[in-house]
Amino acid sequence: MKIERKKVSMQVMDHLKTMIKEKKLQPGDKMPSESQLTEMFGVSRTPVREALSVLEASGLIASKQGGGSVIQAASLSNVMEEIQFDFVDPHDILTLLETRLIIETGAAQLAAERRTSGDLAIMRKTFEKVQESYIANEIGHQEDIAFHKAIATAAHNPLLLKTMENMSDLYAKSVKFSLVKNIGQLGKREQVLDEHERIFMAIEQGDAKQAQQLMHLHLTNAKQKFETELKKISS
Amino acid sequence: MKIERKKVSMQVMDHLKTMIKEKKLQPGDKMPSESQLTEMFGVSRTPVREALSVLEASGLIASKQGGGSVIQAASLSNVMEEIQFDFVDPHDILTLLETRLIIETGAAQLAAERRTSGDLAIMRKTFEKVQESYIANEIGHQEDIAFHKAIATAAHNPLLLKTMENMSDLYAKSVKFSLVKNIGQLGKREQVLDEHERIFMAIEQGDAKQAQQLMHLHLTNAKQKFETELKKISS
DNA sequence: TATTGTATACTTGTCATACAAGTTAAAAAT
DNA sequence: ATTTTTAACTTGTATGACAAGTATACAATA
Repeated sequence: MKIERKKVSMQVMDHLKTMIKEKKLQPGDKMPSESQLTEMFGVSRTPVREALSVLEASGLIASKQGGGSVIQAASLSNVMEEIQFDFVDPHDILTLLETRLIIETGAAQLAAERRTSGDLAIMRKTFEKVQESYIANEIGHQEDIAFHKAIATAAHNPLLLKTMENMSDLYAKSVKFSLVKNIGQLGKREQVLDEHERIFMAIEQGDAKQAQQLMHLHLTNAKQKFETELKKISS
Repeated sequence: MKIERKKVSMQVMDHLKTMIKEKKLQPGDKMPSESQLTEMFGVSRTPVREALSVLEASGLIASKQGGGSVIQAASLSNVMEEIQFDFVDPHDILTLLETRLIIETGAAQLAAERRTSGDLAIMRKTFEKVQESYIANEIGHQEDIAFHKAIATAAHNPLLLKTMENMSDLYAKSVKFSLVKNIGQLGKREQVLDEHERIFMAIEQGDAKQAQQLMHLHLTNAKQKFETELKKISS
């Protein structure tokens, strides 16, 4: 067992975190100035600044030059940071698709129950974009994601939306870097288009159960397409 | 429209991020030393260190005093950063529970299909802990979460597990700081215990559909309990 | 009086230097 | 060949200085 000295900057960070947690510092309040912090912790300005940098990058405080630092209200969808990178081996993509399946199936269900007319308008628009990219014979990855995102938005659950965005974002990047670059063009694209349309209609009609089933089918198909393609390569 | 100068430290951070993304720096490699970075970016050491601090806090690099900084392998379940805080107003807890419901129903389904004998052993152990805390008339929040986590583990989908951990962790913290502190003791606790047992049995028998339904019921009940409690308070 | 400049103190952002603490690797001693 | 020592390097912290931006009280003006 090796004991390693904790960095002072990290200790300061922990202190500040707990101070915020214990509501000694509330959202909207101004943080003590850096010089005040150096005095109250008895450390130099360097680790204090590094601690503040991390807190700022986490979105917990906002520092303005000359102004000071203020505690930010951390909304639920705000505390989930974005997934940042894309080292993914092809095998992990299956895991990703599986997770997307679960999340988006739930999202479709909620969307059918809660969609507003505005939601439907956006969904319709994104769906048409997918159609256009199909006609133009383009890959249309971006458009596809936009459609799925519109559905998640219509679910009116910010946490779910954020999670879904992380997943599909990571998925898009993974596919881009993966061996299976042409997955977007696999299978009959008319079928994909048809699946989209039926999902849209189910949500429009408020049929939660069917929306859920159709989304499930849609992503199951995508997953299977990817699996067969993966086998081809590895053989 | 307000134009604001970008901090040098942030620019450095972006550069380093893209360098890693473009695979110029791969996991396991050593980062350039701080003095090298100051030279190559033409800035002082202060912003360089602040950028590195953020990257380290994000888990992307690990710095050891005297040793240097190495790029960390970002595994799929690792790129999802932990949710760090718990300023959540009671209303958001419903959102949280809803998201948990979606994710954990999926997890229960997969767990029924994939659980190993080892998974079952752990699940049984955590279930017994919940029982014990019930007998001892304790709240048993931690035990409850451990049981749910065991299920998510049995799903053998690291990404889903990580997401679920984030959610239930945030949930536990939220409840702790919320107005509704006694939610753990709401309703008939025998019922909760019974639900747990039935979920466990379904997974043990490999009945995916039933496991899914039971988990759905279980979390729906939890959500409803919370909703009624919320009404009591606000009235 | 109300508004506009202005001076001033304060705060964050960056730079430079110095040293302590820890690691690494080559050189030296055994 | 193995161990010890030394030297060079790297990160962590301290200190002082200045630039850049902000906030506020105060004076000048309409």
